[in-house]
Amino acid sequence: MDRYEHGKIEKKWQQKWEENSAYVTKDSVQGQENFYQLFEFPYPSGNLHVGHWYAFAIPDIVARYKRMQGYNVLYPIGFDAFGLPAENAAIKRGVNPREWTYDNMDHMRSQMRSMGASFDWSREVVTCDPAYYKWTQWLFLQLYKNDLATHAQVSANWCPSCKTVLANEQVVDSKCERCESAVEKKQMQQWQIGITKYADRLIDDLDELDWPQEIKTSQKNWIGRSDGAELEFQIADADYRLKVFTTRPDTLYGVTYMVVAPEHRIIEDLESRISNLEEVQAYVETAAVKSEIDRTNDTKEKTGVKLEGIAAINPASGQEIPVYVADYVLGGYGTGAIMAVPAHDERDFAFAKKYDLTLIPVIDNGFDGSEATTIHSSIIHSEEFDGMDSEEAKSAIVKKVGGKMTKTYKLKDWTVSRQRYWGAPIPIIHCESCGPQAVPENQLPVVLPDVEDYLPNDEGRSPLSKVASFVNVSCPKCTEDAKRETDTFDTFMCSSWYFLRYCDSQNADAFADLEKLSSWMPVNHYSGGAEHTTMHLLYSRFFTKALADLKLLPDTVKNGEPYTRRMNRSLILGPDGNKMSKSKGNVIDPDDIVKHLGGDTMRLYLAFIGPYNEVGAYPWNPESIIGVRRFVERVWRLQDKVSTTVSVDDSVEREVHSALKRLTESIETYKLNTGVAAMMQLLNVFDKQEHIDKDHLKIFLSMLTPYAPHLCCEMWEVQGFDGDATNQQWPEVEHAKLVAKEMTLIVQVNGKVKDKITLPSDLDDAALERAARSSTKVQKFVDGKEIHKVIVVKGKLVNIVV
RNA sequence: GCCUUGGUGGCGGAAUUGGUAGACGCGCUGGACUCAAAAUCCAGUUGUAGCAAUACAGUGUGGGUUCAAGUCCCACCCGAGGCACCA
Repeated sequence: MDRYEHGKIEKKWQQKWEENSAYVTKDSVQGQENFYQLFEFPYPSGNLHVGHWYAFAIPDIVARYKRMQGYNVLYPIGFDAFGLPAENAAIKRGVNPREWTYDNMDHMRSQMRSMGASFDWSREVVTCDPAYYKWTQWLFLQLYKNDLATHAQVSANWCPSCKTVLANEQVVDSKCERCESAVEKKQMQQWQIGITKYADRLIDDLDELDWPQEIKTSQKNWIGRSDGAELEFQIADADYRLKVFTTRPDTLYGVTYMVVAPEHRIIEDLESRISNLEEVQAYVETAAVKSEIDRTNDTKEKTGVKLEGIAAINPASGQEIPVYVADYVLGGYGTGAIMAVPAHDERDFAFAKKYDLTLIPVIDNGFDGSEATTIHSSIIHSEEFDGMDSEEAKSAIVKKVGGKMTKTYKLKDWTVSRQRYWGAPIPIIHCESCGPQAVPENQLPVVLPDVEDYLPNDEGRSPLSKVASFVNVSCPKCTEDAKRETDTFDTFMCSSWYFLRYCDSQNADAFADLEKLSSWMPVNHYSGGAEHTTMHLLYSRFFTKALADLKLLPDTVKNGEPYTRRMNRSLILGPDGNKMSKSKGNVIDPDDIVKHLGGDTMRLYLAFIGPYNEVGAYPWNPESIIGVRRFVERVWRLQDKVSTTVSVDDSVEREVHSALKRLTESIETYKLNTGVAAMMQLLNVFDKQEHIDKDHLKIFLSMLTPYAPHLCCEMWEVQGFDGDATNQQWPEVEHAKLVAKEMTLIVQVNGKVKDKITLPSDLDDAALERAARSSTKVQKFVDGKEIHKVIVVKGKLVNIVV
């Protein structure tokens, strides 16, 4: 057999697949079930890196496997093409962001070809294409018309360096996720999506999903629901009530003071009554200047100022208590005010200690005697509630003071406007007399105009505000002069529905046809990066729920959940165990690997590197991939041993089917590494034989095809098998062939292995026991001792207990 | 601090869900081929003791359940990820 020339062979088959449009997917095929395999579409950064390969190649193996199993598989590709890097390149190097983006996509497409991925390019989606963002705009307007999008004055996260607003999810440790400048709070008019209206359903519907626990938990924590009550405290001698949220209304009698956040409006509302107003205002100012970092990073030393001249009345006890302003209470959570229970809350305790405030213990923790593990908490110092179980007391006390049980969330509404150029324009027209107006649907898309200057201005208005021809329009309602919204959408808006567009990417009349959506949605398998757990993954879940409620999605999308099964993939690290980065010089270039070892080797190596369905980090091992290449070459050389006249050995037959069984299971569970191992093991079996049966080679090639499609197609052709390797039925496990005539009996004494005996596999328990007892090795341990018990596990082992 | 995950050879990782711990690969050791090297092939490779057969120990630590525990239960230690002055 000639040397295996991956370069030639891989190019040949890639060309063939392209010429035959081999992976163009029909919406339905008679007798086949549809299967939707999705991964997060890439940002066109310019170069395919190892992470992209890992993201696309492994799902491709699954897609190819599912096709061979008889499914009609949709495995689409596209580009998440709006976003900051294009714009930064424009500002830095004066290039046109559109050209930059389209050049990058061209380059990446040609790189992707080298993966041998079975993408359906005819459904490609590019979010910066007006034919796509027309529908992003249209979908936004549906949300707007249904009160799920609002233009509101909000305290926005402002990045002074990017000069734009960020969503909460894009602020990491109070820094801009992208440029790491300290994020400031700024009061601004922003477009917001009402994701909080879906908070409960976004939590509750998780239960039904076949998702890893860590993703569900992350989303739950992020949404941060807590159950509690809203209570009102009367301010003494004033017609004013201070509302608080608490999860522990049972501790109401222990409330000895109250705290409001620095931004709480009571300070303004009762200004005239606060006798130390100057001191209070000074405190409020310092708190506002303090960045989020200072506020959370200091040694948690609490500060605050008493509002002199103001007292609140504890609604349960009638006691007058002081009110403080302190920045340990957050303006944006709950009601921005708390009732402080220093006896039972660590933070309140620290504050009370510092300012010498009273403690009243109201909870008595004790064991109730019946079960040692159950702590029984009862109420004390609480008048008629004394002795009551604290859980019961919650609702009873809320009822007494006329409060109401309620829930509160950490999740905030999603700010989607960005003061940047390279994004989809927000399809709104501002009219002085009519207010914000939706751009009429027949005028969509609102096309992003070309500009000369990509810099936002210093007040944080988008570069579009400088384009008079874009800005000045007439109001769609009153036809008077009006101005276009000049902010653009956050890219997460564009990526919240791309998987719907794949179902019908060329549709000019709708974002997607309902019928076509129903043939593909929901997505069967969705894989992506863990960093999107509380961003894209949450936004897109919200999006489909909202669209489902607006009757824009078919019934197949149950609960409005877009993804049946989701997994977060691991990270591939550099050979030194660090994250790949140019500065560390540990970057593996996939183009190099393809050139020297081949795309098939790369695919197999990535499959072999570890399980795909667990979040972890795998260092790239340059020696290990050589081992995989060795495997590929050995497979190729297998052809020297092929014979049609071998007498088929039972044990070889068994190995074939047991490998097939393991391989099949490994793909279903995304533990593709064990599948590769099964094939390597089978190859070892083949290699020990003088000749191998041609039918066995055929099964082996079918098994390997999803992993190494080029190699297998070539060998399939060379061997003269019918058709194309990629179009074959997945071979069936013949269970009869898995049954061995002989078995290895494990013989244990007191649970420790002492002997292994080869026996016919059809012996009954008594015969197995006899065989075990007669083993000389066993007798050594048993002699002279009384046998208490013998355990026989059929077909496996005998354990003799002495 | 809370939540979620993990912890197995020199390394990446297997283990049919309670039944042979370390599959497969890398690396390493020895051998064959070669003038030599590379490539390839063969054998070995958890530790300790032994020339060996073999024996004992062994899945983060300590207990427990069981004929039998990497796997189940309890307590603790360490790593990774998420949340974090969230009332």
